[in-house]
Amino acid sequence: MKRIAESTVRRLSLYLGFLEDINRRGTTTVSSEELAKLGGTTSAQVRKDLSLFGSFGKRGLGYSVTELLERLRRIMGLERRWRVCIIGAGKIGAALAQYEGFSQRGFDVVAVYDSNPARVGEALGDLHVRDVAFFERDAESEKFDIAVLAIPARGAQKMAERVARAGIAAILNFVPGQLTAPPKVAMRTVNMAMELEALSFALTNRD
Amino acid sequence: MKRIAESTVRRLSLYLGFLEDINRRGTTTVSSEELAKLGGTTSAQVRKDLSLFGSFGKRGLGYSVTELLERLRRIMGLERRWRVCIIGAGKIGAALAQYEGFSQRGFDVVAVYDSNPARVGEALGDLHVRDVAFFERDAESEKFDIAVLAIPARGAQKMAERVARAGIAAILNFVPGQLTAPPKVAMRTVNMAMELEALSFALTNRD
DNA sequence: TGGAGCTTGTGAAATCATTCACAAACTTAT
DNA sequence: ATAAGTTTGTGAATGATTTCACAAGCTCCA
Repeated sequence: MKRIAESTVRRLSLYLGFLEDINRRGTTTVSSEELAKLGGTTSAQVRKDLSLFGSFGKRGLGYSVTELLERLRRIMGLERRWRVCIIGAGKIGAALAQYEGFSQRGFDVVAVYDSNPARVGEALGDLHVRDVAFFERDAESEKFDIAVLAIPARGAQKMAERVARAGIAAILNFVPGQLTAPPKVAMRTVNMAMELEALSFALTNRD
Repeated sequence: MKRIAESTVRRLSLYLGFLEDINRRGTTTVSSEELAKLGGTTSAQVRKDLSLFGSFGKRGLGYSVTELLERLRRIMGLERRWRVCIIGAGKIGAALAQYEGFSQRGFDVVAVYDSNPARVGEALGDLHVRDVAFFERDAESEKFDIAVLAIPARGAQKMAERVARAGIAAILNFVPGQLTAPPKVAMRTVNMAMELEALSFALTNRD
């Protein structure tokens, strides 16, 4: 299959959210035009995005909501649940550990680690913070799919490499600083400072 | 000045981070090739990005770290400090309110709001959670530049419009669901579920 | 001073992403 | 059964972004 652009994946995820809403409302059919309007894009864009994976619609009618939901879930790999561990139990890590949005979307946070002895043992929702020294041992037995990195920049690269060596192929990166994804590891970065700076730029350079 | 692509702004922010590091190390000069290597891009890209704003380098030598730092700060609007309010004192909002990274980068969190009476009055670092009913009154006197929206999807669109009406022209959006930026408002969205879904996609569709 | 060696700045080319536009295929109503 | 009205799927056109490639300008050293 040909390479799918990041922007496309983003939109697929959006469409999936819309379809879930639409489905809850009981509507059974949806057109590319309706999805486009919800997502602030064009109907041609929606059709192009979907056509990369096959041809799911009916001319003259649109798409079956349940079928498209099913197809998109399969495309996105969301038919199964994913096991997530969080590394770093500071403010951000702790908030993420207790964020219900993850499990609603199919991601189960099954472990939280920290290197600070003062935090180890602390309860976060159902979980207790574990010593990161046990990370490799646990990764072996608990088969984490995704690691969320919520630690300071110092030492983060080393930790990312430990994650990769432990066989985890995906990282969600909240580290405030430069981090290079180890080879073969999919990484998505959320950098709050960068987002704020983009707003600063927009406020400064608007006409 | 011509429109600057979002991807360019992202990279400028990255370069700025690198330059701060480099400057701390005491290095006085840097080449586009070095910046490129740090940022995982090409030297031509770096030069193109910078050339959109002028010509800051010296052929044969590279860029003066302090000068480029100064120029980038000005371009990004980071010579001043920005006043940020956070709306929503749940897990995410509370974590953001206490995140030191913001003030380090020039963004001062000066107020936190919530609509839940149980949370109003609660201390978060130096701040106390205020009732969102007072938001418009405060916005008038406290001149917020940026609003961070960390509330549930339900009611978020209304809140975004209140923000816009209060004269705030930039929103950092953590709302887990669809939100449309009001006219004339710059908005950046951080959607954790979407990032995880992108990882799910990558894990599912890797070769 | 002059030549070797770098590195910038930038048109031109290549690549990548979005939008257009329309035939084909379906639905619905009569 | 037919006609009118929709909506898909997709090549082709357009637009945007990245990469190439190289002249021009600077440093450094002899």
